[in-house]
Amino acid sequence: MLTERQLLILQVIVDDFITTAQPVGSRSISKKETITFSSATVRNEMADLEESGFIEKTHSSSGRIPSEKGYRFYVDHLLSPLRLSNREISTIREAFADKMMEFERVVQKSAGILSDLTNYTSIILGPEVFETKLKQLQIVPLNDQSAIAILVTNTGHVEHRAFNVPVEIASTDLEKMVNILNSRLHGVPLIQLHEKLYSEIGDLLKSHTDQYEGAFRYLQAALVEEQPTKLYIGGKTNILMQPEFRDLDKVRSLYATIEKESEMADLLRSDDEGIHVRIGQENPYDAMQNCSLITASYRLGTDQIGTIALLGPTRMEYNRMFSLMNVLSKHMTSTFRGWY
Amino acid sequence: MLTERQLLILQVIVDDFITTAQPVGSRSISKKETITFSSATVRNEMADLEESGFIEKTHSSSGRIPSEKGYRFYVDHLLSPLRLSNREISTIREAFADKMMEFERVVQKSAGILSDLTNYTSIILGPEVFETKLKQLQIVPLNDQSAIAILVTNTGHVEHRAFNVPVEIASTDLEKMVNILNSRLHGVPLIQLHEKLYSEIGDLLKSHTDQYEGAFRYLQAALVEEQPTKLYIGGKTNILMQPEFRDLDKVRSLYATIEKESEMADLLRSDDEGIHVRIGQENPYDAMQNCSLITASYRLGTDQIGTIALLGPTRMEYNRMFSLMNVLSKHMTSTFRGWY
DNA sequence: ATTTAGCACTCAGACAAACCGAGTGCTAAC
DNA sequence: GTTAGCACTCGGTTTGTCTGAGTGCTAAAT
Repeated sequence: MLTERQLLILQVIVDDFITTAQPVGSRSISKKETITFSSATVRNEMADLEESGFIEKTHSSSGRIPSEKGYRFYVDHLLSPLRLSNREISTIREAFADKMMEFERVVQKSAGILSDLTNYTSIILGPEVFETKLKQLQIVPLNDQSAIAILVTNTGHVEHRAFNVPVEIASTDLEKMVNILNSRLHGVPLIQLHEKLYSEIGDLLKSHTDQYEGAFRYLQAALVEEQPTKLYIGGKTNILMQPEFRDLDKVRSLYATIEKESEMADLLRSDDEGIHVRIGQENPYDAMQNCSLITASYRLGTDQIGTIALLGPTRMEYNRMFSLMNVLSKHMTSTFRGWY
Repeated sequence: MLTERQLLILQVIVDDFITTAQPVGSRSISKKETITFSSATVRNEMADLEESGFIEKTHSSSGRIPSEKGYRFYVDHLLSPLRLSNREISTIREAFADKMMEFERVVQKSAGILSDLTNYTSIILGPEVFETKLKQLQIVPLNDQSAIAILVTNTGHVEHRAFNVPVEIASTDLEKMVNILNSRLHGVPLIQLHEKLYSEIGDLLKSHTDQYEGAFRYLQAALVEEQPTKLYIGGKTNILMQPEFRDLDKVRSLYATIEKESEMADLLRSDDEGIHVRIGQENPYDAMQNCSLITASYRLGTDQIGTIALLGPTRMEYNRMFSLMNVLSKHMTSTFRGWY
């Protein structure tokens, strides 16, 4: 439905606007060396492109900018794969060179790289905890009133929580209790911990010694910590560099939106595998109307999938971002492979 | 050297400017009910105040704004103690109501409260680790290639680090090693851990079994983690709400400054006990020329002192901030008391 | 039947002049 | 010593003009 020439023009407009952030006029298009026809012809074609909704004017005599439909078409059909620059490649390679062993560290670093390399804001969603299982539970008494419960999962995640110990409980009792718990809870998925504690173990412990009950209640409070999937945000202030966010009010409302952790998590989570883009209105939140969100998934182990995302203005360097996120998610996945 | 009347006028100017952010004119001053004399008199006095450097004009026919010297004088001599509002008091009280047992949690929450209540940016420096001692070291093997070293301090701080385990080391050996380490390192201040590991323990372990050496090296890498004093920043985006930061360039350079963790840490650390203010030029960094930094200390245990700070424009609500930080630092200190 | 040159038209942005009003300093009267 | 009055200053806003980059349309050229 679009002619060869219109495709070409659309491509030029989007490419140009992405780099300059200025409306693109017919004259500047006709001067490109890929364009062999005059500005008048371009104008005619642009009128058609506008009629079909791929581009629009900012005012009656302005050049054209891509509409959201235009961006969508560009992303779906006109994207030219881009080789990453040496700088980009080496930055990533170096970052992953030293053997990182902790999930958090890898994710933090990845978020940092991504935002530094792109000048956009990176958001990384930790993998779902579905399959995370308890590896070991430990209790370290601090003094006679308090102790720390430490919980290690099979993915190497460490969670800890201080709690009060009622004075009447001897530390040897506590130790016994931990031993029992460990034998019973080893391998239990974290999300079932709560329920397991209530049902089986509660009874079990009670039958062992009545005396444990008090301690158990305390311990329970320490263990049953809701553990929301973590969101890592990098380069939040990069938003300020984008000319489309000259308006402080927009910045503020965007910040307000991305700071709602649980909602952002839902937003990212809903995506399935591969790289996806949500352009402007395709995003559910008002504050993100002028934004695009590129998401890509990475895997930790076999089942767990997390998401890395990049938030920027709709006028984003889509092709570079695609390559970058592709490479990064692969690096992350391969770093995680063989850990779990 | 300043007359009673000049003090009064200065006070009015600062108070007014702090709330409105607009230069204050003689007419609006003379209309205040505390002012019994005419605007012409005010003008005369203001000319004197300007000559002595306490106030200044933004242009030849503008009202006056406080100079830094003016702010300094105001803070030192004119500050009227302010009762906190019920809302503020209850917010703080509620936050500290549920018994928090972990240092991080308390600090995070405090930073949140502070920035929410003030609309400025809060910066909290964790206490120095001078006296933090190793309570217990534990190792949790994840699989046959890796394990997690967990380090618990007497303050309840938990540090963990995954590391590779050479295949040739049996987990029982590892266990033995940990036992030895625990008996030797218990109570050792964290900052000496490095040195201790090198000197005594290295030899000790080696003499025990040569085989340990490899594992020891790996473990060492895991344990000797530089542990920079942590900086917690809250309400970073509040800066955007201040009219003096309409200029994005200023915001950017300020962000760049406060994001340099180690330098900010030094800046906060240098302060001794009590509440202090650094106004404008008194701050070492260019980007903070228009800012004031209020710092207050809190104590964790007896020796450890940390700092809570509030960063805002020089036009800050000093009296409210003073009260707020005072209350908060007391809450923090008393929460920590009896923990360690 | 396309393509292009030419031309009238539009509009944002830059610039200047005019105006307004909130403020000042100064002087003279109280 | 205080105050009323007045001339003056200057930032901010409004208004008007101009310019240049852009458009759409028409008619000529290919």
